[in-house]
Amino acid sequence: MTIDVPIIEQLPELSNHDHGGCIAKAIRTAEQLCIDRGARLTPIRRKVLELLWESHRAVKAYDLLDRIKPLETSAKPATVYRALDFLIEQGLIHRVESLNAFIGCNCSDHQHELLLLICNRCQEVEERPALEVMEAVAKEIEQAGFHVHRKAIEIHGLCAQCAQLSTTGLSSQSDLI
Amino acid sequence: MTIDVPIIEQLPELSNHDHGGCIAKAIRTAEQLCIDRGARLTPIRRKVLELLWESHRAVKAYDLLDRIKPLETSAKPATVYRALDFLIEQGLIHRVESLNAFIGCNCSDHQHELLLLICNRCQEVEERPALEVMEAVAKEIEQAGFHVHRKAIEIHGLCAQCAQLSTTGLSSQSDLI
DNA sequence: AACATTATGTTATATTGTAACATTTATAAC
DNA sequence: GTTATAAATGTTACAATATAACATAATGTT
Ligand SMILES: [Zn+2]
Ligand SMILES: [Zn+2]
Ligand SMILES: [Zn+2]
Ligand SMILES: [Zn+2]
Repeated sequence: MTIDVPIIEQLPELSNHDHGGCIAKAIRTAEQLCIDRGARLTPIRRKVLELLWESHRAVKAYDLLDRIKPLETSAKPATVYRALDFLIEQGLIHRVESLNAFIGCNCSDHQHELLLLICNRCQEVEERPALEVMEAVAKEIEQAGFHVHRKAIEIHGLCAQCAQLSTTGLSSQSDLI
Repeated sequence: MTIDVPIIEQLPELSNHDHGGCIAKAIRTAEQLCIDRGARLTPIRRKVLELLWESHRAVKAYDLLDRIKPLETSAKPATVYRALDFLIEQGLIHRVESLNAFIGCNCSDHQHELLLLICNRCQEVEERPALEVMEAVAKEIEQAGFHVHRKAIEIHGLCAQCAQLSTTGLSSQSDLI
C-alpha cells in the first residue's frame, strides 16, 4: 500500500525566489567550468541545460526533445541523450534514477555527493549535500569492504510546503502560490 | 569520466555460501507471510520470486519473462510486471531504481529501510539495513521539513571480492571462484 | 591545406513499462 | 451446489525510455 497524492494538472512554481537568478547563475557557472576544462558547451548542450533549469523539477529526456524540436528541427532522441551525457560527465546535471529524469546540479562546486528530496506532489527536487548522511554511508560501505563509484540517494515524499497543504486540506491551484 | 570495469561474459556465483538455503528460506518466509496476510502467492508470483532468488543479482523484467515463457507459455510483459507489483507490495522484493531491475528482499522482517550495495563487476547486490545511515537521513529530512514516503539508497561500485581481484590484477573467469 | 578529433545528423531498433478489455479462476453469499 | 462478487490472468496494442551504427559536418592541429 503506497500513499498516493492527487496529481496536479498544471504544476505551479512553488518556491517563491528569484528563479531567473538561479538560471543565470547556473549557465554562467557552466560556461566558466567548460572554459576551464576545455570542454565545449555547444548551443545544443547549452539549450538542454537551460531547459533543465527552467524549474527545480526533474525533466524527462523526451520532454526536453519536444521542447528543443521547435528550435533545432533536426533534434532526435540521440541529440538529447548526447547532450545529457555530456552535462552529466561535466557534473552540471544529475540523473534522477527513480524518475528516469534529469535535473540541473545546484551544488556550487559540482561535487557528486548528494541527496535528492523529491516531492511527489509538486515534483520539485531539492538537492542537499547531506554531509552527515554521506559520512554514515561511507562508514557503512567501509564495513562492507565495498569500493564506491557512484551514489544514488533519492528520497520520495512531500516537501515542507506540500505537506503543509495536505494537512490544512487545501487543494485548489490558487492555494499553491 | 566514469570508472568502467570489463564485462564478464558468464557471471560466476561469487559468494560461496549455501544458496539453496537462501532460496528455501525466502520461499518459506514468503509463503508464511502471504498466509498471515491472506495474500495469494499464486504459481506465477511464486515462480517470479523463485527466479529472482536464483542469484543475489538484480534481474530485469524481460529476463524474467524469457525464463518464465517456457513454463507459462502465455506469459507476457503484463504477467511479469503484475507479479512484480504484487511482490513489491508485499515487501518480498525490491526494485533497484538505478538498474531498472528487481531483487529478492533479504531482510528478515521485510522492512523497507535499506541500502543497496551494487557491484558493477559481478552484479551482486547486497542489502543492508544500515541503521546509522537511516538515522542520518531521517535527521536530514527533518531539517528540510520533508515527509518521507519512500527511500532509494543505491551505491554502485565494487564489492570486496571484486575490488580484491581488481587490485591483484586477476581477471580470468577461473580466478573468480 | 591535410589530417585528426569531436560533434551532430540520421535511421533503425532495443529495452522498459502500461492501458484497456476479455476471460478465467477463486472466494463469498445464499 | 449455484450464484454473485472479486481477484487474477490472458491478450492485444501501444507508450515511454534508451542505444547502436554509420554518415556528415564542424572544429582543432600540424
Ligand atoms: Zn530557482
Ligand atoms: Zn512539493
Ligand atoms: Zn544466497
Ligand atoms: Zn562484485
